[in-house]
Parts: sequence; C-alpha cells; structure tokens
Amino acid sequence: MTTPPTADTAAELADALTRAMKRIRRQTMNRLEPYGITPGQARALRTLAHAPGCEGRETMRLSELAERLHIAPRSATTVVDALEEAGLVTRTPDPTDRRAVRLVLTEDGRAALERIGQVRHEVAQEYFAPVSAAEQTALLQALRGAETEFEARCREHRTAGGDAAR
Amino acid sequence: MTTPPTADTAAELADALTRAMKRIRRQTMNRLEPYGITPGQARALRTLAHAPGCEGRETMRLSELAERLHIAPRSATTVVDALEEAGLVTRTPDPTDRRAVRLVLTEDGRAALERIGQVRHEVAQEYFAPVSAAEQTALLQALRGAETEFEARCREHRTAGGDAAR
DNA sequence: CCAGATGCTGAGCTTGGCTCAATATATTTC
DNA sequence: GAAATATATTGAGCCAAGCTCAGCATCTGG
Repeated sequence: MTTPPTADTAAELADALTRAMKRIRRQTMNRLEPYGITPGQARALRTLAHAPGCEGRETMRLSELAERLHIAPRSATTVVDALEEAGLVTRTPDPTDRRAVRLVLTEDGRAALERIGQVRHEVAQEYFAPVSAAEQTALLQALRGAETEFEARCREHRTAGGDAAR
Repeated sequence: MTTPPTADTAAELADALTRAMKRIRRQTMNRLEPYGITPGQARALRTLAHAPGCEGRETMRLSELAERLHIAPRSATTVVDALEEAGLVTRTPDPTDRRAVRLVLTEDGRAALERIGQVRHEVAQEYFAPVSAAEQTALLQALRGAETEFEARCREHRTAGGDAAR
C-alpha cells in the first residue's frame, strides 16, 4: 500500500516536492513575520544582495531583478514597492538611462538580510535534519540537473515559438 | 563557484525545491488548461478518487477532503464549488448527518481523472528525465523521511500550544 | 431539552504571480 | 534632425490558492 508496484515515482516525487515546499514556505513566513517580510520579499532582497557591484553599493535594475527571480518585470515592481516602503531598498535613477530604476540596498536592508539568512538557514536545516548531508548534496545535484535540462529545453522551444514556462 | 565550501546545502536545497515545484506546477497548469482544470482542482479530484468507498461510488465528506489536502475546510469549499460547476463532482446530502456534504465523482469527473493522470505523469516524467530512477527513488524517500519527521514534530508542538504549520 | 461541538459557507484578506495598455526615454533609420 | 521603433517601468485589473472570522444548520452529551 505504501509503495504499490505501479507507482509513478516521478509524479509522486513532484507531489512530495510540492508538499515540502509549501511547508518550508509556511515555516519561513511565520518566522519572518515579526520582521514584516514575506518570503518573496526576502528572496528579492537576497537576489539584490548578490548584485554584481558588490562593494558597498549593490545595485541592480528592476528588470534585472525580475529576470533573476524568474518573474515578470511588472511583478518585480510590486515586490520592490513593498521593499521600498519598508525602507529596505531605495529606487534611484540610473544616471545612464533615465527610463531605468536602480535598486540600492539600504542599511536596514542589509540588516534584514542577516536575519533572513538566519531564518532561511534555520528552517531548511530543521526540515532536512532527517536527511544526511550526503543525501542532501545528492538531492541538490539531481534537482539542479533537472533544472538545467529544463531551462535548456525552454530555450529551444522559445526559439521555435512555444513560450511554455518561465 | 558552483559549490562554494561554505554553501548552505539545506537552504539551497529548499530553493531548488521551490524552483522545481514552480516549474512543474506551471507546466501542469498549461497542459491542464484546455480541460479547464487547475492543478489544485486536479489534486482534489485525485484525492477524491482515492476515497475509501472505492467501488464505483467514491464518496467523501468535504471536511475529509480538506484534511487530506492539508487545507482549511473553507478552502475546500471553493475547490469543490469549481469542480461542481465543471460537472466533475456532485454534492449530495449525507444520509446520516444533514450538516455534512458528501462529494461524489461524476462520469465526467472520472474521465477527467484519466486526462489528469496522464498530464501529471507526462510532466513529472519530462522534468525528472535527467534523474535516474534510482536517484528518483532515493530522493522520494529522503523527502518522505523529512515529511514524516516534520509532521511528527508538528503534532508534538500542537499539543504544546504552538500551531506552526498545516 | 438545551448548551456546546461540528460541518459547511459567505465575506473579505493575503501572497505571489499574470496580462494588457500607457508613459517616458533611448536608439535606430531614413 | 525627425520619425519610427524598441526598452524600462508602472497603473489597472485579473487569477490561483490559501487564510480567518462570523453565521447558520444540525448533531450530541449532560
């Protein structure tokens, strides 16, 4: 009953992934709530922190953030709205392109990042505690492999017209 | 660069999981769209199909569906609304409890289930194609282990007052 | 028989996405 | 040097999938 012979492992895997994700997200949400940050905002902040201009002046265009988050530019606008309202980033005009917005991490933003990092670490650590480090690594590599393949396939299809998934 | 020494494997794993889930969900949504079914509805339908009264008359209370889907009863109501409107399930009164609603799969519902199963299988199969069957099984078991532990911990905490996550 | 528990749903909120214009600015092309 | 086109962002409004809280109908135990 637990593992019938005809089990569709891949599909079951997808389900398990979904459940794990939901739980981790929920847990993260709870622990981030005191700081007034949602997981989505946290992700954006982290992405912003890994901006190329690393020395004290992390900065990124809104569109670049969107791209790295795999979301539509319009969706990034909303995230940044919240982040800006919370005083974690500022929108500054791009000196070389007056259409563009450059996002800059504030001091508060940098401070938030640390708390976020800790929560993220904690939650993941707790959830995956029953999984050995070796298995975790193996899992991660497997998922990354699937991811890379998927992205490659997407690029192909995009050339051929189909815009299946972001 | 791909695996720095100080990498937080667990956290990265959580991220990878999130991305995988999103992509699979999106893919599933796209392929289910022609049938006018969302992934959430599909899950509900599948859950309903695995009802205990298996012989030709799968039936389940709404609250039971909610429980199995790990969502609030009120949320199940909405899902069932959609499913009923699409003619895939019917709400019938429970003969033994007039408060309760029994959900019954219609013929169309049963037909939809097959299409859903196929899509689900297809998508998962495609996404996890680069992962060997052995690895898939290992992954699944690891995730299930983490899941079980998590649930156990939740039950404990629930006793001690904290209602962390569903 | 009545108080409290249980089962469902209406109203309204949240997160995290989306598209389709509109607007402002760059860039290219004639 | 203008006109056409392309790019960057945003306003308006949508969807999926959840949530809580309140309310109503109905059971059930004392």
